[in-house]
Amino acid sequence: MMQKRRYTDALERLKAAGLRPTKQRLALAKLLFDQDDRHVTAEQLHAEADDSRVVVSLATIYNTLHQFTRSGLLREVVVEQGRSYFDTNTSEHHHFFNESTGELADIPSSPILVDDLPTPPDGTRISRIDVVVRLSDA
Amino acid sequence: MMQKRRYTDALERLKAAGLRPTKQRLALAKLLFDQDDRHVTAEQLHAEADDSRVVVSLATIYNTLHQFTRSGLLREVVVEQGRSYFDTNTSEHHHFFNESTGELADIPSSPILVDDLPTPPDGTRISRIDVVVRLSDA
DNA sequence: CTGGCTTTTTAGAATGATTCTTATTTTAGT
DNA sequence: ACTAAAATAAGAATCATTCTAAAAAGCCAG
Repeated sequence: MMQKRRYTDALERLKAAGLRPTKQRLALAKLLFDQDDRHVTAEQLHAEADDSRVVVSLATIYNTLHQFTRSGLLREVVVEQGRSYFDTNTSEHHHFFNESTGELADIPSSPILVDDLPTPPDGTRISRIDVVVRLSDA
Repeated sequence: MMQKRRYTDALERLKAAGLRPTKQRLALAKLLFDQDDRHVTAEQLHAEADDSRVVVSLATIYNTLHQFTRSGLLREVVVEQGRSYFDTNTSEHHHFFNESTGELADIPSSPILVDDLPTPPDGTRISRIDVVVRLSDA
């Protein structure tokens, strides 16, 4: 029942984004959006797909993550040299990054106030503001 | 004259950091610290070293950048998947990142106020807060 | 200032995440 | 079903970075 509803959700998200609802895109969308506030790497998602008996190549994982990002379904977050995280929460919010575990998490509510925006240089405009609060062992 | 003073600066920085003043570390320190507010990648620094007729292997560039970072002489900034920037300004400040040119720049003064810090989870403490203002073409 | 031990540097191989290429499979519309 | 366009996949390729092992340089005691 819940499954069914979610399946529909995934399907609708794809439609809204103008992406053909292929088997792998639907499967990945379900993995990504059935829980909220997920932060996954390509490899993690690939492993999850394997676990749920969906055959998806790594190439498709990457293609899909980027398409979803372009369509506004995901937000890419870079906090470490080497790997990218994809965040299913696309609303404005900030992150905790645990440097020892590599975990990335949304900051609940937003106690951080970004107050007085600097004026962007010359012919540019602000497209986004990323705030990462880095954590180490106490 | 100026050159001499700077050479001494570089030497002193290394001493203070407890790093042996080898030829390549001195040369790199001069390249890095003779101008302020530099944001270089390993490849860029390598190219600069070549240009100034200093032979330094890429491996040494990486070793040195990391040692300098560990010693607090540099700050590593990750804004794009793939490459790291090293910032010669180690004081608390934020960055502009121009997404189309790949340029990273300090935000002059700090009009951004990070107001109310969130409490870090469980056994962790905040080690740093990174704020990146992403710019795209106007 | 010289040997001998430690730290650095180096060249090149190795790694790891990501991207690309090309052929094959699916999808969507008629 | 039939076909053109889009998506997937397998594996090669790329790119920044890290590792390895061997040669070179720095440093200290004598």
